[in-house]
Amino acid sequence: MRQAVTLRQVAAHAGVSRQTVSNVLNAPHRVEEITRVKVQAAIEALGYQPNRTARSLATRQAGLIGYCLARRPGRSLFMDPFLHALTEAIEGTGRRMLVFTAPDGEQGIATYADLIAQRAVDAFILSDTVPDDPRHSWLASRGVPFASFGRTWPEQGEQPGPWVDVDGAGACAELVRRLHSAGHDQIAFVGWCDLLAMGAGKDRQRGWQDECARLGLLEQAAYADSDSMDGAASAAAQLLDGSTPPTAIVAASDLLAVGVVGELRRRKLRPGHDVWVTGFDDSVLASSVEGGLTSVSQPTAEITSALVKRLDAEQDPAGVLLAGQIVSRCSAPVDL
Amino acid sequence: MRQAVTLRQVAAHAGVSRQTVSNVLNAPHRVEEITRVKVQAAIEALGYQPNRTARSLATRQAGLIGYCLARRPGRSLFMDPFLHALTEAIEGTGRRMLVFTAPDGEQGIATYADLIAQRAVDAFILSDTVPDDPRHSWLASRGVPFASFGRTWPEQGEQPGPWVDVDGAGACAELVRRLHSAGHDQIAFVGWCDLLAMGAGKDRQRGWQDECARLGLLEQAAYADSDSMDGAASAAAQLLDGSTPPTAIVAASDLLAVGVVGELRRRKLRPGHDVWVTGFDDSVLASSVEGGLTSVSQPTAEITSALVKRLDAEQDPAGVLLAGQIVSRCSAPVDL
DNA sequence: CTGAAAGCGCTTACAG
DNA sequence: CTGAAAGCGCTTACAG
Repeated sequence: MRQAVTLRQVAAHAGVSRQTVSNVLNAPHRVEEITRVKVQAAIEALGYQPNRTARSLATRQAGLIGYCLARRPGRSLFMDPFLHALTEAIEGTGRRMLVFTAPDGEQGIATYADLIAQRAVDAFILSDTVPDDPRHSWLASRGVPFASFGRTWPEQGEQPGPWVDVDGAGACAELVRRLHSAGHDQIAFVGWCDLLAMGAGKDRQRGWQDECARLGLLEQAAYADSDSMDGAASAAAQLLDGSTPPTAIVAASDLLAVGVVGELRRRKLRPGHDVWVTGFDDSVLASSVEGGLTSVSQPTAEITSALVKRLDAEQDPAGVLLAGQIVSRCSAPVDL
Repeated sequence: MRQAVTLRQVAAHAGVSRQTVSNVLNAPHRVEEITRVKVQAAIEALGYQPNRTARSLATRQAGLIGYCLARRPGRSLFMDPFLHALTEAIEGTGRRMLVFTAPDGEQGIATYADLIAQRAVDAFILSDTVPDDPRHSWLASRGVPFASFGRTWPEQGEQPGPWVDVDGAGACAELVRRLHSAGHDQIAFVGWCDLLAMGAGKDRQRGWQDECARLGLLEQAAYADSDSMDGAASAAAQLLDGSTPPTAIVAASDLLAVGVVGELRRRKLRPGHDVWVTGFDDSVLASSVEGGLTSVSQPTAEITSALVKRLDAEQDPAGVLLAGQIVSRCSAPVDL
């Protein structure tokens, strides 16, 4: 690896002092046009790029944002595009992403603490939140900047720190409204029964449930025993074998919806005709199933830009709820 | 964010010089037992952690490994767990992961160049390789340390730099052997026809093809027009409607395999009975479909540890091909 | 507008 | 074994 060009060499090449080069870089307004041009020429001639480490030490800013990679097999369909978009958004502000792993729950706090103590990152982006997530209160209490994708659903009081989330309840309520407008009055829900059920899963279910109640519809739900197509197929079977089989099924995720679709096909029921099905996340699965799966698209670009904005300055309000967008495909042609 | 504890404060607290504290941290053997204990006590009392930035500047090591996040909707099923495992492996060596985005192909090189010029990372892990990947030769020619997950399939000569890959050809050949042993003699292949087909996709197909040839079996293949269940379903339909319908189908990915399974169900053909189906990656989809999908598991832990090993020291051989492990489930009960 | 000085918080030879 | 010195490559007030 060749020796890097330093500021000192640029200064020598341009015939100015090092500070002047630094000024050209960081405060160009305070340096005369002619010398600025001269220095710029030297910078380009030598291909100079400031050493980030040295700059970080001087400015006391790591220039790095920390993000913890969660273990989440099923969720990766959405979280992977999210990470990509988040990284681009952070890069747009001249910083970079440091990703790390940590144990779940309280024990994971130690990793966040280390990163801060070592001054390895300036702030965190949090995701994969759980109810009363311990990270939020810990970080907030130490004054560590962060922004959360996802709520912590506090029992009482305000959620600590800024957050951005997608209104899962609102999106599911909207699905129910559209399905109802299309003539359905047996609209069931297929959700998770494990941990996933707690935060976002519960939220999505609540939207479905409240809207069913408002419209006076029967509220039938069944649960996959894990985040799997197989579990969802069983849940769907249970609903379809009941005394009031649904004509539409709102699933809490695309993976679950694909399982539901499989069960329908097995019974020679046509998705989008005999029984309508919707998913959530608009992942690769949604566009991948035959005819396509109607799903709720999370506005990735809006989410990440709102997160980055909240990292850099206090925003009002501290929390923002974005609308999911219904992408209508053949499994449930619910166009307005 | 509270003021961090510095080495200077630890030294004062322990009543020694700063260099001695540094020695306790970096060369404990050259400091007397008694002072070491004293310093350790001070470190713990103050909760001291060395500032990574300052250390990096002094040692001229960023302590960060760069990894480019590719855009790869369908592949994320495997790449997400891979990134998690890779991050853990890197952390095991006391360094951390910096992830970044870059344009595809030649244009992306500039991003790698910047990261090196800025001394933001010490080395790179490459993945999502393409034939004659420009990154490998560029990095190798500048002496930038890197390790590649995936081959570049050079037309001629050796692949630049160290690499680790999974033997897709070998795994698919093994699948064919096992299917043949189980009585199948119409074993078709469903692959991609786009970019994915070039590297790993082609490799997997070659394994299937060579083994079919060796066993004197018919070689029928069909291709999904994108990495989708839907495309795979069409490909499977084409095969099943042919004059010599296959009794087993080897798919190049789990997503494709799920599409094949869907097409079978639609025709009332039972996967694992009427037609056997195998996938690749052992992703969440494989365990998620009803009865489970027989798939090839990539040895994530071995891959990442081999990569990290090659980052730190030249290994012999520079490239290593790991075996994929066949995970047998109901879609193709090919147990030995 | 420009440059000499001090400092960011460490590590690394090198004296003592 | 321990400590004074120099240095990593920048930035940031502050003189001139």
